Amino acid sequence: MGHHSCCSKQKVKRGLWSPEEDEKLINYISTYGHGCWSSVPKLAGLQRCGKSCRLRWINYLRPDLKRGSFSQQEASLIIELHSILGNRWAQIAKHLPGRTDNEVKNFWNSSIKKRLLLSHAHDRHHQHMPPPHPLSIFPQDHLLHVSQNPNFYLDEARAESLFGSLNLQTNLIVAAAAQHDQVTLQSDGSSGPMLSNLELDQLHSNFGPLGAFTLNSHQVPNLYASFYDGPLEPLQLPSVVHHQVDVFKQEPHDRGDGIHGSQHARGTNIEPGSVVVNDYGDKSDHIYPPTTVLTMPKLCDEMAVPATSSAPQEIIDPLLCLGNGIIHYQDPLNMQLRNDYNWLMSTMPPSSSSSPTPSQLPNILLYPANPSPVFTDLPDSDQHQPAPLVNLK
DNA sequence: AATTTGACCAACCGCTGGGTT
DNA sequence: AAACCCAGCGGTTGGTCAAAT
Repeated sequence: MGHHSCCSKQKVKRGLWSPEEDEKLINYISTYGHGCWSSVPKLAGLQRCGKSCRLRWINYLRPDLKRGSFSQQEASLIIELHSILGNRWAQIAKHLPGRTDNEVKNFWNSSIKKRLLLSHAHDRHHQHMPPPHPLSIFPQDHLLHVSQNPNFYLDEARAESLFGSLNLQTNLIVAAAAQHDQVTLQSDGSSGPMLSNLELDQLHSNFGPLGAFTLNSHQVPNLYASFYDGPLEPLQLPSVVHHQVDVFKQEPHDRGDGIHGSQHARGTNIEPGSVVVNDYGDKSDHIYPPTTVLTMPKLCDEMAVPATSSAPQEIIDPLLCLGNGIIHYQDPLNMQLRNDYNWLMSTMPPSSSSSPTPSQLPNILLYPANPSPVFTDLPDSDQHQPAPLVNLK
């Protein structure tokens, strides 16, 4: 339990910071910047260790900090991000402008965690009810709201009002979530195609706990939940990155025109986050058509799209892909998505005919569509093919 | 009015990973 | 390659304050 090496040599003050100390630190950093933190206390005339100065600045004195309690929207975002990222507070805080990791962590431990425990305790008394989505404990939530009653019916009128057009309904992205995630899919026994338990398992195993996949509209009516009536305020979406790959080959596919496939696809084990789209323009060369993978970067990785002659390098934050949960594609790509979904499903073993019980179903996170779609076109010709992704992490 | 309890949160501690020597 | 330094991160602690008893 010793002090840091930077603090051991000299007498350093500990505990709460006085206003005078704050002022010294603010004056110094706003004039000179912090530079090397270990030299800050001496130069600023403070009897603190550099680490303490750094923490004080980052967590309290920084001018861009947002003070005050968390909004409902921030709380919702934290819950959503935590369900994906776990206790990676710094990663979570990056998505909350003006909030620090410490603040988010404290808020989680003091407020949200308790509500979640309460909701699970409630669930133990209602064995037949799936646990409520944590977002449901914030009734004013702007994001997807799943009520205590897990029944969620997305009818066409509702989809119309939420998504702007029925066409976009087809682009619901279901992100297979970790075991503890909250939304349960349930069969209502109605007719029509739906995702079976087995298919969902397949999705889950193929795309991993953090994967994403695009569903057709005809899969949707068997999902039950309810949406909050308020306005949706989605995050800004990044551009989608395209890759030409042949998913049936282990090796990157070379179309003979210098376009190489991505390592993100191998066989049918698409990497988590990949959205598969058939490219029917190249059927003749192969038994199976090569496939364009719109590569959604894996969570927790930063991905860079190298610069081209017409565009600068682009850094993509994968959380903005999945946290927002939806990507829109221009028609006729939607048709390709539908076709490809059918194709992918046809590669999977036949589903069980019996309806799974809710407890047998994998848990899935379902995100509403962005009402202000960001369209990203496929490259219209081969010459615009982007360079391979570079994983920064 | 005094004491206890619990919530909140600023600050600390140890660890890790990256960079430099 | 090893040692060292530093920044950053997540877990934990302890002080403060308000509500409850």
